Amino acid sequence: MNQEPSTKKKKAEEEQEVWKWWEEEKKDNGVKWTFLEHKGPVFPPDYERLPKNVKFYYDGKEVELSEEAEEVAGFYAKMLDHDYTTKEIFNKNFFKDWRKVMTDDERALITDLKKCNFKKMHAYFMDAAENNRNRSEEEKKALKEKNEAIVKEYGTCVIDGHKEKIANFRLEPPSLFRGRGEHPKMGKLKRRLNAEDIIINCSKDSKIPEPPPGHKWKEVRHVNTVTWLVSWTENVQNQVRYIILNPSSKLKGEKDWQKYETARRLHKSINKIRNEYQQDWKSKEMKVRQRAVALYFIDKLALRAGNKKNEDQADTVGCCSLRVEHIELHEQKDDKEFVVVFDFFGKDSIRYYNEVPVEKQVFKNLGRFMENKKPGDNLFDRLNTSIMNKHLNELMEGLTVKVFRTYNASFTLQQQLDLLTNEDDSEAEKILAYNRANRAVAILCNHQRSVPKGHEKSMEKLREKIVQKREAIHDAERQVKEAIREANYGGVKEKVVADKKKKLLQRLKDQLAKLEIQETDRDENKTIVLGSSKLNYLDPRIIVAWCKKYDVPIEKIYSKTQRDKFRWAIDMAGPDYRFC
DNA sequence: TCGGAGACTTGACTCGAAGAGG
DNA sequence: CCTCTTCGAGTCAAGTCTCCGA
Repeated sequence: MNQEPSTKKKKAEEEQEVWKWWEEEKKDNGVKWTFLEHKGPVFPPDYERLPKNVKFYYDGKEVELSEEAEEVAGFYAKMLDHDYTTKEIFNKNFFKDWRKVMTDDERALITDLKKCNFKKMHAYFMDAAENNRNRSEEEKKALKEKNEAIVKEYGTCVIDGHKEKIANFRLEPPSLFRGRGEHPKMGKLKRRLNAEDIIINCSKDSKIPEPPPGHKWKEVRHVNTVTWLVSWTENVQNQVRYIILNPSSKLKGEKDWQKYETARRLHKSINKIRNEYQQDWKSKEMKVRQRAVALYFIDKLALRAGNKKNEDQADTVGCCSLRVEHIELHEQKDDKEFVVVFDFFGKDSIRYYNEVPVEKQVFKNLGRFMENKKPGDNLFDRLNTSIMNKHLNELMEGLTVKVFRTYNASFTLQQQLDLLTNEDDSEAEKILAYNRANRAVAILCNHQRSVPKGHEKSMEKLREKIVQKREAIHDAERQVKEAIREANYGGVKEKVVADKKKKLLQRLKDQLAKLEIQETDRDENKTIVLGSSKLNYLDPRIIVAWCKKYDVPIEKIYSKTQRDKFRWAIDMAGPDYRFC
């Protein structure tokens, strides 16, 4: 019984085909596959009606809702103690969409969200969730097995003769849209999908996936120049969504590898590019100057491109879409000259705040770009991402704005690892060094998270522990002194006691040091996430090489899924690999 | 040149499971 | 062994970038 899970796990690992696609010849003629077969998507479970005793009240009176209205009401009820339901836009959008699915009678009756009482429904859902958490071991096991069966049947596909995992074979269930930041569409109903919404992509000569009984796919096509298996159009933002392959697949791995190779190519021309944009700060053409200053920010600060956005999306910006209101110029700030203060909301409405000393030339240019403009005007009014990328592609084939982010992130990691790693450190210290290097990248890329719930409380606890430890040390020190004094006068027994006390003191001191490291580490990581850069920006071969060179097991850095994703790098890179 | 569609990458958040501490 | 914290994987929203038609 004890052995079972681990042997099972091992078996699963063995079953996974180790196929060294990276040793095959590469070709890129736009064709992504020649054979593709899969089982199609897994639909979310059908809606189950609430028990009769779970009521909805309108204006104090019990109301029996139709099935559709009840389902959508349920989405709202589930979110009752969420911040979203306190937001006006969320409520407005929800109510509007909810009324759309009501029967005429319901629509006539229910005209004011404030008169709706979802409390019973809310309590029911909370209860159900609690019950789910408290499921018995047998129930959990049965559920797990059922799930594994679905994964086994739908979780993989066959592409060009190889079995590959699928990333997201389950369709998104209906829900209320949760846009990030101040999103104008938050609260809108994300519709339930039917087979009639779904486009299947697979080989002509493959076994075509079966739609659910009584249904038909919207379309079945056989396009081998794209990589998706299934697509549909999501109704809130009207965007196409896809079922795609897992990052461990050849298709994804090759793309990832390519990405880092492009970034490495950038290293060869980076000096030339930097010289050129510095020259362009003095260009007579305003467009060229703006481009040069923007590129400087992209290179130095790893800013995102900043595509144009619509009115019906959250107001966030990147480099090219910066507005006058997002920067402040200071001839002098603290003890620094020519400081630009950036303060704006970027991707996912994450705040970007940075005080950056810049070259005088850049500073003066920014002043000119801001002249006679209102706060809401574009800082780079002659520039957009398409102009920028066209220019970059002329400097180097395949160069785009995002390559700079990849390049600077991976470059920073390598440089920091060189700087922070000591040959004769312990494994734990080496891993700490890695984490520090990773953290430097995360800071560069502004990978933030909201402060975890209860962070302050857990910090408080930790500090409490530290205080206690200090007191214990104080106490122990006194005891040691005393014991030594006694030992000087006493015999062997007293000496043994004194030794024991000394050892205890040392242990306490070690524990304190550990706690203090933990304190700074946790506080530094309070708002910083390492995962995003690790997964998307750091050339895995740098890490693999570092592990091999310093004899750190790769498992200490990469989890199982990460090792699957980066198998090409683990296989490819020796201890001497250099990103640049 | 502009806008929108389509394809693909990136990113924070959530929740259950694993792991550490008492 | 139990509880509390940390971690990993999954989820789905939000970016980037290319292409195409008017």
